[in-house]
Amino acid sequence: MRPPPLTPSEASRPAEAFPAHTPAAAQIFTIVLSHGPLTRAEIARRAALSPAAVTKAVRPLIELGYLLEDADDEHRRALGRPANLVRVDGGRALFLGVKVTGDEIIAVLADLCCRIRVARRVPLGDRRAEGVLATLSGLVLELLAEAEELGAPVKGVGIAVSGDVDRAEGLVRYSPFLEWRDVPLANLAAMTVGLPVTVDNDVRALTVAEQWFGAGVGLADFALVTVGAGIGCGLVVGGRVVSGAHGVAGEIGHLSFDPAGPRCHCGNRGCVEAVASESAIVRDVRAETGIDVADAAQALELAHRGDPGARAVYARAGAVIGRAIGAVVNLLGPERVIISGEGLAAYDLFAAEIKGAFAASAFGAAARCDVTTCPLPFEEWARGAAATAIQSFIRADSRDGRG
Amino acid sequence: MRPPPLTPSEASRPAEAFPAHTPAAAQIFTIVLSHGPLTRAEIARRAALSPAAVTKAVRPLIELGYLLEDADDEHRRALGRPANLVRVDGGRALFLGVKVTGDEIIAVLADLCCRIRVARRVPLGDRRAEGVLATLSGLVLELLAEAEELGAPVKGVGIAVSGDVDRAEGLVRYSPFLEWRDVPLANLAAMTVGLPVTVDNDVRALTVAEQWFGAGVGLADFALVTVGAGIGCGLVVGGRVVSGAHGVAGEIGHLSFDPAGPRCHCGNRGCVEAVASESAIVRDVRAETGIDVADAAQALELAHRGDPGARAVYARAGAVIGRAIGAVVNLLGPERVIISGEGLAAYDLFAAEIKGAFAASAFGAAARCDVTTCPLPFEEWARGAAATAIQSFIRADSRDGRG
DNA sequence: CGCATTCTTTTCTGTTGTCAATAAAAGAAG
DNA sequence: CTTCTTTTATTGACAACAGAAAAGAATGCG
Repeated sequence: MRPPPLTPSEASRPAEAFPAHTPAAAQIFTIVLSHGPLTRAEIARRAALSPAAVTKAVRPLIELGYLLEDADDEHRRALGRPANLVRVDGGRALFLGVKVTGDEIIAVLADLCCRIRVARRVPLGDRRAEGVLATLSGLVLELLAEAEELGAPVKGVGIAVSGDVDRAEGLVRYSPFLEWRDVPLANLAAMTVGLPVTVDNDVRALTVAEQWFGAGVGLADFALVTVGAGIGCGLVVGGRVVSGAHGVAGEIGHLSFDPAGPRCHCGNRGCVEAVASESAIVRDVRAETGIDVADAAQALELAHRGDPGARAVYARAGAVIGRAIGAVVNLLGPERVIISGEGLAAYDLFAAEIKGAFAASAFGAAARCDVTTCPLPFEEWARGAAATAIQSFIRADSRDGRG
Repeated sequence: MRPPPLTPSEASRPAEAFPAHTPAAAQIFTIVLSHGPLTRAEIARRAALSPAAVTKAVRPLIELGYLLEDADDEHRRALGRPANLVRVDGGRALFLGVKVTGDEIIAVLADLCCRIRVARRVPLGDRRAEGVLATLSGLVLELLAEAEELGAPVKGVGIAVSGDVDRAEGLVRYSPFLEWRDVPLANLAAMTVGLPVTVDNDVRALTVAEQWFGAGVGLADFALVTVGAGIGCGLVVGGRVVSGAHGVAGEIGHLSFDPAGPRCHCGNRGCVEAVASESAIVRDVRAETGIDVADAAQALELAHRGDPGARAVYARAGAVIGRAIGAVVNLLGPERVIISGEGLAAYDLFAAEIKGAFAASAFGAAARCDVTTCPLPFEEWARGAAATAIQSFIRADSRDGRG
C-alpha cells in the first residue's frame, strides 16, 4: 500500500520521488495546487484534517521545495497571530504535455502549476506509430533542452491522443485519426525519453486540466464540452473523471436529436457531429449559400459578415449543441458546463441558440446548471496532457481522486 | 471520524450501533453482503487488505451475530487447509422499506440481506404531508408488530419518494406527484416511528438495491432504467450512485430525440416520457386503433392479441427507449444497463426495438455494454428503500461508497 | 505591559493495518 | 503412520498516521 522507503541512491537521483507519502499529503498538495495560496488552518478545514496533520504533511513538501511559505499581508484579520500562506512553487518542477493529432504534434513545457513556459508544434507526415514516436521524441528532446535552461527538472511527460485510451495501462486501444490499434504508447515513449509517461484520452486530459487548474476547480460535478473538428465531452462525476467501463465516455458527438438530420459517418442521422462539427458546418454553409468556402475560417468569416444562410447554419449547430448539453445536464446534473474548443471562435453565432436550446431541454433543478465558455488556445490540449503528467507525479503511488 | 464509545446505557439499548468501527470493516461487510459467502482469504483479495486485517475486522462482526461462519464443503480445493466461509446472517436485523406514490404507500419488512419478509400496501387518500405521515406511521407500526414475531430487531426505516430528494438532509425538496416542497421527511418520520430514517429518491433507492443485491453487484458503472408511469434512470459511476450537484440526475424521461414528436407536459416535444410512458402509450393506442382502452393493461392486452396499431405504438416506444439508453451508454460507457419497471410487462413488444435502436445509436466500444432486464414486482420499489436503510445502518458514521 | 485572539507547532496517545511467524487442517508421498 | 506440502487463518510485534491537548508564536487592543 505504501511505497518502500527510498534507498540513498534512489533519493539522490535527479528523478526523486514526490514526498507525498500518505494520501492525506497528496490531497493537501492538490488542494494547495488548485486553490492557490492558503493558510494551514484553511487547508485543514478544506481537507477535513486536524491542523496538526497539515503541519506535518506540509513540512517535507516545503523542505524539498515543492511548497513555499510567506506571510499573508493581504487579508490580515484584525486579531490573532498573522497567518502564513502556503503555495506551490511552480518553478520547482517541469512537465511536458504532448497532443498528437492526425496531422501535427503540439507540445508544451509547463511548470508544476501548469503554466505554459514553452510551446511548439510540428507537422506530422507519417501516422504510423514508429514515425509519430520519432517525431515526438525529437520534439521532447528539444523541449528538454529548453527545460535545461529554466533550471528545473522535468518530472514527467503526458501524451494526449483522441480515441479509446487506457491510462492505467498506458495503452492506445484504438485511435481512428491515427489509425492505431493497441499501441503501448506509454512504454514506448518512456523508453525513448527516459521519463515517466502518462497517456490519456485528449478530452479527458483537458478535463483534468480544467478540474485542477481551470473552470472546474472545486466542483465535484461538471462537464467540459469541446466544439471543433469533432464534438467531445469530458465528465467529472463525484470529483472523478469518468472513463467508462470500456474506456469510452462522453461521446456526445454521436447523440442524435433529429432522425431526419444529415447522415453522419457513424451511420446514423442527425448526430451532433453531423450538424455542428467544423466539416459539417463548412458543408452546410456551402450548400446553404452556394459559396464554395474552403474551410471553417472562411465559413466563419462569411457568417460574421452577416450572410443569412451561413448564420442559419451556425444557429442550427448551436441548437444541436444546446440540446446535447441539455441531455448531459438532465442525465448527470452537473454544477457547471464549460464549453471550449476551436469552434468557440464562432461562439457569438452560437451562443443564443445554445442557451435557448439548453434552457428548453433542461428539466427542473438541472436547469440551475451554469453554462460557461473557456477560450481554448491551440496549446491548451497539450497543456491538458501536462496536467495528467502532474497528476501522475503527485499520486505516483497513492490513489485518491478528488479534485 | 470515529463514533464515540458507547456508554453502558447506550450499549444495552435495543438499537445498538453496528460494529463497523473502521471504513475497512464496513467495506468488508459490504463485500460479504453483496458477494455471498466468501472465505477470509478471498475477502482480503477483494478488499485489497491483508488477511490479518480481515480476521480482525470479521471477529467482532461474528461475535455480535452479524456474520456467520461455516465450512466450505462445496469447492474444496485438493490441497491446503479447508477454508471457512463467512456470510451475513440475514435474520440478525430487519429493516423497513417504504415507497410513497401519489395514491398509495407500499411497505416491506426486509432482512439484512434485503430479502422481503412481509409486504403491505395501503391506498392514500390525502397527499398532504400530515396525512401521508399518519398513514405511513400506521403501516410502520403494523410491520413493527410483525417484526416482533420474527424475533429480530428493526434497525432502520428507508423511505423512497419520487422527485428531488436530499438524502443527506433527509429532505424532500420537491415532489411533483405528492405536491410537496421542502418537507423534512426524515426528521418527521423518525419522530413518529422512533427509528433512524433514511429518505431518498425512489429511482436512486432502486439503484442502491441493484448495486448491492441485484444485477449491479460488482459493477463500478451501470445504469438502471425504469419504464412505467414515468421513465427514470439511476446511474452508478465509479461505484457511486449519482445524485447530481442539485440533487437531480438520471432524468432520462425528458430527453427528446424527435422535435416533431408529441408534446410533453414539460413543454417540449418528443420527450421519452411523451412517447413511452404508460399514459402516452394508452393515449397513442387509442388514437391509433380507435379503441377506447381504459388503461395500460388493456392497451397491452390489445397489443398482445396482435392488433397492428397497438403493436406499432409499443414499437415506437421501444425505439425511443432504446435511443435513450444509447444516449446514456454513449455518455457514461456503463458496463450494463438494467431495464426494469412496471412497463416491463410489455417487454416482448419492446425488446427488438429497444435493442435495435440501442445498437444503432451506441458508438464504438460503448456498444459492448450489456443490456439486461430485471423483473420488478410491486414491492421492489419499497425493497429499494429498505436497501438504503441497510446502507445507512452499515456506514452510520463511516463514509465509504464503493459497491 | 498584560490580555485576547488566532494561527501553528509539539508532544503524546490510540487506532489501524502490515509483516512475519505460527498454528491449523487437510491431502500426498514415502 | 509419519512427514511433507499446501493453503487458510491467527497471533503478536511494530510502524505510521492522525487526533487531542497544550504550549508557543505573533499580532492588536486596552
